[in-house]
Amino acid sequence: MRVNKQGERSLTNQARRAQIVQVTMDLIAEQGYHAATFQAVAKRAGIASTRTISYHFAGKDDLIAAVTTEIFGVIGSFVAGQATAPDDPRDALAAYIRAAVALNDTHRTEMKALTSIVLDHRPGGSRPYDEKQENTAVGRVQDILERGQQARVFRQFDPWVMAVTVQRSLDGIAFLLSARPDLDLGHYADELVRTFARATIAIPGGGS
Amino acid sequence: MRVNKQGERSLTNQARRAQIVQVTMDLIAEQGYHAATFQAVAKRAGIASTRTISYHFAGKDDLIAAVTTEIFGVIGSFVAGQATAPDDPRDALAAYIRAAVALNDTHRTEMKALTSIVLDHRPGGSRPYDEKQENTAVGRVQDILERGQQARVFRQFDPWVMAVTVQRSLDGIAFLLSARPDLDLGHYADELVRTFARATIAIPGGGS
Amino acid sequence: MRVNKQGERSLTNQARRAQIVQVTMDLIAEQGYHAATFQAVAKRAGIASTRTISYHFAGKDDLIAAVTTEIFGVIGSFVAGQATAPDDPRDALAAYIRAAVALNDTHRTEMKALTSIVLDHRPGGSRPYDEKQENTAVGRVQDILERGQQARVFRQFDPWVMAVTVQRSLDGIAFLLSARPDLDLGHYADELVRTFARATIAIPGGGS
Amino acid sequence: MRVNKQGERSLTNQARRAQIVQVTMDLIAEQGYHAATFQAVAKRAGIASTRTISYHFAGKDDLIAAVTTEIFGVIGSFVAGQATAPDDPRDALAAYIRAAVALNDTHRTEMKALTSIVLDHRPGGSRPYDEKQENTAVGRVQDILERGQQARVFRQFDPWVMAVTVQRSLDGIAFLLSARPDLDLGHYADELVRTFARATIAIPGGGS
DNA sequence: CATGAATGAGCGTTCATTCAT
DNA sequence: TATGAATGAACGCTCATTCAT
Repeated sequence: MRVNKQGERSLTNQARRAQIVQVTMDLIAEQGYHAATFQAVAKRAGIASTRTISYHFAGKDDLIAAVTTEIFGVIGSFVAGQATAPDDPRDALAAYIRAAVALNDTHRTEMKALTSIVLDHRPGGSRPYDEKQENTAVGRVQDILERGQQARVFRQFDPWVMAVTVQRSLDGIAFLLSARPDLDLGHYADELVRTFARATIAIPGGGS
Repeated sequence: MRVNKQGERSLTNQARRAQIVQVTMDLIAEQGYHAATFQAVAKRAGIASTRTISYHFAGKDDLIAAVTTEIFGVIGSFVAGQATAPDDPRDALAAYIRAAVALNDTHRTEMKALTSIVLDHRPGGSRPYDEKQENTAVGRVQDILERGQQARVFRQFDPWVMAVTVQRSLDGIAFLLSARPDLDLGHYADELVRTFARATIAIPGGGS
Repeated sequence: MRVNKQGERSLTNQARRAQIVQVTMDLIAEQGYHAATFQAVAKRAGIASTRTISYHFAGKDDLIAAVTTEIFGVIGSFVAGQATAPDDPRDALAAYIRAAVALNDTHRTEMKALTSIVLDHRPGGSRPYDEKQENTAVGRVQDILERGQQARVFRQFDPWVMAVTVQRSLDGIAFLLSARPDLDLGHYADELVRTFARATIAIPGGGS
Repeated sequence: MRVNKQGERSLTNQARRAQIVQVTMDLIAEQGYHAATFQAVAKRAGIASTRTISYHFAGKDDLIAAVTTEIFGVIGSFVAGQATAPDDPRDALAAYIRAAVALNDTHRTEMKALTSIVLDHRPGGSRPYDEKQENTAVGRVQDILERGQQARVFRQFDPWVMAVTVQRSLDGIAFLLSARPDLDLGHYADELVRTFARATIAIPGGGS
């Protein structure tokens, strides 16, 4: 049982759940999704039996879902803490890139774990890829880009292709940080901002 | 035993090996590395026992190594078939991008499988990531970029960051194709070429 | 998981472990080390899955280690129950021989299993032979023999060779009992005691 | 097929058989019976397929039987080369011991392999122990001992127990040599000869 | 609320052996 | 004569999961 008769969770229950989620996330971030077995989680959490995990979560899918929910919550809080997106699409794109880089910097464990989950987790054994969050992020970038095109400050590229390219340059940072933890992310963000500013900007003199 | 005293393999042996390698590759491309179990491979290859796989390959690592060798061979053949890289760094960059996109187009299974293997295969249980080939590809792009900067046809960006960004925009195509097999890759390549041309080009009037 | 947070085992757990250890020991004693597979143990113990054995023991090495620990415990209890070793080396040697024979008589399964384990078990795949316990037993005999030589009640033989000979005459009894369960061990002990008394005794008139 | 229409083996066939037998023997002597798998034998013999072994031998039992036959042949030759057993039982016992030690010295591989086979090989899966050769050797010693008792030069011990003790002191040498290859076997033989001379000799003054 | 105990299914691997040249 | 190819069975081991307190 996971909930009491009021349909709520007790404080102890919540704490245990949170601990298990955190341990699972750490494990995935450090060693990859495949390493997050019930045994490994139980051991690292100081839990005697894997049954305790089964008690708090309906199954592995449920546990991973809890981890992703936690991560999205963290990301949401981060986004909420950001300044409002600037009106100018050029500034908005730059801000988006800088925010994404900062997110990868301050929440390395979460972003690394998320990447690993998205790549390897097959909920229910069926879907090979959780495109939803990917598409959400890409969609947000695409919105900015299309606004910029409408405002004629961006040139006439394919907004979806550009959005995918931008997003992908950001998704890889978690991976990059695993190999190079000392990577200068301020510099990295600067470079990306300039790169995509150049790539998107409308040519003063006209042209394609 | 896999080889005779001359160190050669018989035609039958080669054929079986090739079949097993191909089936394994298909399985990985379609369902991911984790799905490529000996049982699944044997079943799909119409082989009665997993022992037959063990007969032809020393172990799972050896099988996966054979798959990657096959893939790299295909890639090598493709590269060899390409026109010589143009001297002009701008043309060289464009040619590299178009070639990479074309490679992903004509060898979808190989590229998808390779991506999955790189992400999930842990040879000998140790290394979490085979960075070598990644770095090789990035290095090749970086070379082009640095040549362009020396020739003053490219602006003064960080060549490694730009190379990583370019490479990552290409690595993702295999994934993209899984979700959208009808993706217009000619258009996609055009967009990427233009995007990175703009991103890298030196400004006539000067400035960074 | 095998232990709770206090590092203790529950009664049920202890009982199961003990049962598995006992069944394993019986199997080894009756059919040899090679017959003690997880499947055979599970079947004989009335256990449905070999997984139950893996649950209680970290692996085969751990199971065999538990068996040997159990056997050494039994031997230890037996030794502890013996009268103190006599001061006279001649009596001490006789007592040692009689005790060893008695041990083989009353703990046939344990001694047979131990012999089989020592001969065939390769912990961790490395060492072909655990000489430690062998050397311990030989050393104990050698101590008695050297005391007897210093006291001039034993002649000047090579103590190590004699100790090995004595010990080996005792080690073989477990084997002998497999073929001849009705062997008169009282008589056997008498014969060995007399044999090694004659072999070791100093000659009254002197000589080598 | 192992024989031609005349029921004979060709020279090539004999050579292959002999080679396989020798390699198997070496493997058993060095790493134990369990290491003598068809694969290991084929590899060490430079044979491509384990099928070649199956071709020459009806099965594993047959191969091991061939190895033991070879070993017994070597032992037989050695025994045949020995001087005729002395008439005096005391000299005969000493000669037997010295011969056995010498056999272990000059034919270490054979004796080590034989020991390993006797301990671990279960022909047909049934008999746990090939007692025949053991009993043969013990019987030979027992004959000497009984002759000595009839001639009143040996005291009235139990001839079978003494014979077992003697034989066991000799059987262990192959093992001892594995751990201590530099063991002084001349000294070892001297010690054993003296030990059992003392152990068996009739007391001049009478008494049992 | 937490767990102890047990489990079926699957993993890669190795075994001696058989079929077909 | 020798082998290449394939195989069923069993091995120890790990997986997530279920039953019963």
